[in-house]
Amino acid sequence: MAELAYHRVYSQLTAQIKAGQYPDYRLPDERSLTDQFGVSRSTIKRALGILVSRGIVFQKQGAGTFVNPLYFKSKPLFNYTGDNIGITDSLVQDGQQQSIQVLHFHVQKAKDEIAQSLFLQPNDFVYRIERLRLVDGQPFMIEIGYLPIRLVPDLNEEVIQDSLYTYLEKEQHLQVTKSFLNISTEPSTASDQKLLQLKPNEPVGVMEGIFFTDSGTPIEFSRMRIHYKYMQYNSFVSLS
Amino acid sequence: MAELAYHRVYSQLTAQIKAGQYPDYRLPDERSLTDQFGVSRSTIKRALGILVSRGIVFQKQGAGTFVNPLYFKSKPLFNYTGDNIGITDSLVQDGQQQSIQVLHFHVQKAKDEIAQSLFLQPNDFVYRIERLRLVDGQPFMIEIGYLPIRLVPDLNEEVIQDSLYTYLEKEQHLQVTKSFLNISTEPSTASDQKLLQLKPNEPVGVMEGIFFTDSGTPIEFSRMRIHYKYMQYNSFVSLS
DNA sequence: TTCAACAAATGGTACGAACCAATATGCAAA
DNA sequence: TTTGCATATTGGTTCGTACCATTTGTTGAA
Repeated sequence: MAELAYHRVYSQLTAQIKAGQYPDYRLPDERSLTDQFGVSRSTIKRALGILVSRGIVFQKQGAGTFVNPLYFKSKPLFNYTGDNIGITDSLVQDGQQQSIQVLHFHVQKAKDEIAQSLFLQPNDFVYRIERLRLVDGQPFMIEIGYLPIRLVPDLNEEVIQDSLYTYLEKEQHLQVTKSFLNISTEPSTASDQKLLQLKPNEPVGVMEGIFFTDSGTPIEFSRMRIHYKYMQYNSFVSLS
Repeated sequence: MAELAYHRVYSQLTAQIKAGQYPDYRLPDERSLTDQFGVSRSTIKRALGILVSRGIVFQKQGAGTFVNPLYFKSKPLFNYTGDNIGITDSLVQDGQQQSIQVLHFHVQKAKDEIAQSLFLQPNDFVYRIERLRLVDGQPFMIEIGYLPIRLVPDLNEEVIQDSLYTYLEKEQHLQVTKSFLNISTEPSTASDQKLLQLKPNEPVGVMEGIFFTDSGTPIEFSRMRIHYKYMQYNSFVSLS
């Protein structure tokens, strides 16, 4: 499958920027890029639009297109370069050893909030998966996930020892590419303190998320309680 | 100034969706919308692209364009509908009474992290503004902001009693439309507990942000400590 | 009745043209 | 030297065309 034109331009520009090809933080104008890449200006605009939306560059009418110098200085916690959107990828640094302890695993009827979030009928069944996640042997997150049994009929205790999304992608050919997240914080409960090795005054970060496949089907509702030292979320917001 | 075509389409579609005009969660196909709105398909695609990027609808090749039913159910804490990006706008609900107490206000040399974040030379001066923000009389956030003195030469104690960004927009014609945010959580300090009326085991949410004007100039570095009950952040993430 | 092949519907990609709007530049006048 | 204006530069908007890719519906043969 030939790579799409706008994606090729986007990739190459990103690579050029990372390689420091624009030390003056200024990109060539769009019409020159049209010549350089041999595509239309519309395609250039599309590629630049992605760079803008990710906060890598910004544009100013009449002036030009400029690299956001902070982007590559800040830690790349929010660099979604992979295919999937698993939370751990953004919380955990490269090279650290992740592991998973399954705390509970069973099937139940979806209760109200879960059913609503996952678009289920009141009597549909879901897996309830409670796991403790560790990095380099240190527990950092309690994760309770709910998945419709209909969408993933053959889950078992062995599968959920590893990354769920890797399994979904590899075995079920489901790509998880969208999510709603709600982030908040709470004092830790006794159970949190025990599992995450927290002192009584130390809090947890709480993330609730609904995750969707490519096609817009909600596939997981997840509630995560995160050791506060590991709770980090970066985001770039741009209006207009 | 006449409204732009793609924006008109976006607004009207959003309004229609909110009004429940598509009970089957399905929008007309793009070519029909072209006729309905009297604009080209490119313009329709642009408007729909915004709806997609905000998670309001999703599209599927060969099938159609569908409303995301979860979008309007979730609490709109983070719905940037105004011109500016001030934090209070997104944390505080409509109709609640906001007020501000100025705790400290002075000018100092920018220290390392601040200087780097705001793109300053080591000897440049910044305002340091420490404020306590309340909603309906209840303190909910301690905010320490740093602004380059060069960009806003005439700040004074009176101005910072009110919203800084409103002032910047009205008086300085600076629009703040972009930000990098980093969100985390910590146990509350003694000072937090006193100012925010927290119990010792209750935590604070921590938001650090760099805010940019339209033109990409960093204008504020802000460190916010938020009462945990007010700490709520919603986000929609979509890959690809 | 079932299923496979075909057709229609629908979003995706790409091109190119024309013109507008904001900013930067250079030159001439003060 | 400084200021102000004309011009060039550069991104923004909109239109329209052509064709591709995926999904869904239809139809006819087995």
